[in-house]
Amino acid sequence: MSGAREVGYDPYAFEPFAVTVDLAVFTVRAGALHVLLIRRGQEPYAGAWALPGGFVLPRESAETAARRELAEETGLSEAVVAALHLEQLRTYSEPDRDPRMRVVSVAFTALVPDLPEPAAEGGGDADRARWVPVGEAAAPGAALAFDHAVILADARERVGAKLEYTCLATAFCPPEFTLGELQSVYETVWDTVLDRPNFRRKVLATPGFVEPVPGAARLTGGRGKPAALYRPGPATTLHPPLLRPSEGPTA
Amino acid sequence: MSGAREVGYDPYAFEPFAVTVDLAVFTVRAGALHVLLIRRGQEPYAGAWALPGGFVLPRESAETAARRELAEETGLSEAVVAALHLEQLRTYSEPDRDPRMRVVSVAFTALVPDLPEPAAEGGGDADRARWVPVGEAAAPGAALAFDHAVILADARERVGAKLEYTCLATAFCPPEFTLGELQSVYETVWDTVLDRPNFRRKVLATPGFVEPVPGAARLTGGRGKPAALYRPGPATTLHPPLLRPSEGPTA
DNA sequence: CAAATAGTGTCTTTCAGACATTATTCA
DNA sequence: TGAATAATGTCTGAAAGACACTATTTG
Repeated sequence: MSGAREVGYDPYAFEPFAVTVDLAVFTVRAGALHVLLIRRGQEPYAGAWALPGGFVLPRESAETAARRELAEETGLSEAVVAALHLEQLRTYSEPDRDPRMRVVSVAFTALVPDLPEPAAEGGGDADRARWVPVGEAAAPGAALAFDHAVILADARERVGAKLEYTCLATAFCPPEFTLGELQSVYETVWDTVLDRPNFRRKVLATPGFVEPVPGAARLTGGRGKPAALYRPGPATTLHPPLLRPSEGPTA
Repeated sequence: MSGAREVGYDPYAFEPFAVTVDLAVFTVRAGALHVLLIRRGQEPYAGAWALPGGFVLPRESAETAARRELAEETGLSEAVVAALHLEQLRTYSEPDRDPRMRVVSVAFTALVPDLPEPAAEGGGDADRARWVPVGEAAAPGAALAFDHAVILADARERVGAKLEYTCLATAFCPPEFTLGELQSVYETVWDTVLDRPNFRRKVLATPGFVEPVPGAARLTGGRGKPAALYRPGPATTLHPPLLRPSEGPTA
């Protein structure tokens, strides 16, 4: 007998699957990694926090649906959302992950700079959205809806790992940023302290990671020497990688 | 108005999606990376080569479906397949990727040791399966079905990258292997030549990557000193990574 | 012995970590 | 001036790359 591939393609010959997207949207604010959560208004899990998301429409790819949902939930314009970093995390397909029916969800990770209170502004679903520190959102007491605690944990792990070997950290920064700000992104996501001179050396020695903005400077904390500003460079990967300290041997 | 999440969950209220899995199954044989392909017997793309795969059944997760298909297509027992390395690659969801209906496919990458002609043995779909060198399978003339050329390219890139920072290379090896065999896995997948002494030093200096099999040795090429045998160790990641040579600066 | 493969030792360069020092700003 | 922040310089030890050399097997 041949495989399922050979079965006829009558759309109603089998139990239909719903396909959704879920988004783990991260930002760095006030020295802590935050994730965007939505308070659910309906059963199941009414009143619980959940990752933003929704159905993939009939003519959409999952990526398109994810960007549409991101725009709806943050209240940001399509143009702004189009420029944000968005990448597939993985797909969650356990048969009972949604108690109502079979729902397969393609999860995405998005990294955004510290936005001026996105949840408070626009219409859409944004009024039910809130930035929550990941430590709080991942705590057992948070009791996220569905399998969103697992998705969040996977996404957080992925973001930490990607900082090591990609130039992704700049996605958390405004268009122009100081090396101190970039360093604090690493320190916040990894929950470590890095040596500033060594961090500078490493970042500047990686061609295409950041580019200086000629002449520009910004005063960071009210005091101290103004810091030079940089823009993201054309590079996307870090060779060699910038490894997390004391990740320890693999044992 | 609220998002799609709030829409009622009538399973037939929207156009149904089919959910399938596609597998990029790799092995190293005869000094070349090979991928398992199936010759299609039906339209569309009848006669073309395709990645093995099939529908996710109503009570299966995508992972379960992928392992079931892998067993069917290779003719290997469930027990053997359960031990193989299988991981999600990403999900492909472009609306027109299948001309017949809306099909969302969760792609997986599997790494197997050089099996004794798996395609020739068992029943199932195995008789239509063949190991094809990836250079051949990825060539424009191969014209893989659906978007499988893209999936294959993504999978190949992922495998190459994962060898750098995980212990995955042992998945291509038999249960006991020599360091020369392990090195040739790296050289084959990366299409490079590595310095043997330095490779040894690096592998043995990574705790938990490989464990010596006491007293065991194997004659590799008919001549020469018999090589010591090793088993995969408990480690899963490589810290620090074993980087591909001359990957070049990131520019 | 020659050929072939496995394994060891060593030198050099590069790079990461630690940290001392200088520079520039505000109060 | 002192506190705070940015930026530079230097030293050291670990690791990577290059490569010479030894060891063990078959024919």
